Amino acid sequence: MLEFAILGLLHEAPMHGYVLRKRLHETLGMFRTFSYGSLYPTLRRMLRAGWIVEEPADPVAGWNRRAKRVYKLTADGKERFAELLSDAGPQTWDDEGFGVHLAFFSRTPADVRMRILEGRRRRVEERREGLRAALARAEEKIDRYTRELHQLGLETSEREVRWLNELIAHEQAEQRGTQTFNGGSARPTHTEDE
Amino acid sequence: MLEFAILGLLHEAPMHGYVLRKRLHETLGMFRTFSYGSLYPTLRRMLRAGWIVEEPADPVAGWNRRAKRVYKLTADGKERFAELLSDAGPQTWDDEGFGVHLAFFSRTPADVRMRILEGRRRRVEERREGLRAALARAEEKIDRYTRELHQLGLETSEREVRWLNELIAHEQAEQRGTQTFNGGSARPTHTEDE
DNA sequence: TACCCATTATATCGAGGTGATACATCGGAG
DNA sequence: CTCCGATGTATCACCTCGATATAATGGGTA
Repeated sequence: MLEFAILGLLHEAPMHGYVLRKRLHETLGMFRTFSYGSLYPTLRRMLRAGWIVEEPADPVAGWNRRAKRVYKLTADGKERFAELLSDAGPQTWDDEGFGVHLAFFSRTPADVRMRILEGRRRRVEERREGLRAALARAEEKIDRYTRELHQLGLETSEREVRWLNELIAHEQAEQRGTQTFNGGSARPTHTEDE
Repeated sequence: MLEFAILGLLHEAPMHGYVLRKRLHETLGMFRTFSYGSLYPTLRRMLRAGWIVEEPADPVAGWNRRAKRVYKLTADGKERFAELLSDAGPQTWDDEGFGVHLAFFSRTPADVRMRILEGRRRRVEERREGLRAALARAEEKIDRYTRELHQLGLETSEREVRWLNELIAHEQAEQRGTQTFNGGSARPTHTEDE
């Protein structure tokens, strides 16, 4: 997830790790923050993988151990980002992954967006049903506080499902729109309810 | 947090790690689950600390490496649990800690309950203000999807604050009730709005 | 009886995250 | 000129996850 966010941010411009972390915090701040303890190790992993390169901020001074560095996307890194953008796998359903991916949603392909939203909806519906069941099953056996928390969780899930439904409807409308314009050739409106 | 939950559950009865994990899942299932990869290491940590002891499930067979074990609370473990129950520190404000602590709320002292609820409220209010600010500040610079997510987050925070207010009011009413009965001696109703 | 398989049960590994802390440089306010 | 807050890189101990390995047990069925 961190890798994904870094690739996305470096797409804008090369940056110091420090700046990266600040931008990370601005972009995802409300759902997620990452510490330096994960940032720097991740950057080194990405260097090894070849998604990014580092350059000394001061070319004259060169490479001391704590020299300031600027990180820069490589062609492979861009490819990797595109790959991750098109991933609608299970990680993108959960709170963590969904939040981060959504931050780059306007860059992800429409069909992938749709699959992510539907996956997320399934996830939240499961949670909602779990909470409903827990509340129905127990009713008085469970702790008053736990019941209240379950109740809150249930309402939160219900709200999110409604929110997702609206987003999904909007996406569908948009897709129909663009399809009308470009003629809606080979596969008309197939992947509606998968 | 896992340690806390384990202590709480072992309070009921001695258990196998496996059973512990199932009970954990039942009790906290909707907010949190723990994997074996953290359960067994945590149990060993707790053994070393002396909060629990292990006994062979089959006393005749004794100790092979993979012998079945039953974990049992010690006096120190009970003390430790009481200590954790009375902790209203910052960890108990965040999603994770708050959810877990709430599962044992009926066993936590009334004043600690209050401090936890108030701390949590502060936390959620901060988040709410952060989201409000982000929405106001940007309004059109940010991604449509991010804005929607912020909107959802904002409403969720608002709901939770209201939920907390109700719980807190209920606690206060209850405290006034019991105080009336036992005479409300030395410090009347001091810690109302800290 | 013999066999199969789901459940019960313990254990470890690599990968990745956190919070705290250390170290270093730089620019501006006093 | 000196102190301090912001910029910047780095590491540590500890914790957690998901996947996987290993094995005993008990019940149903061939």
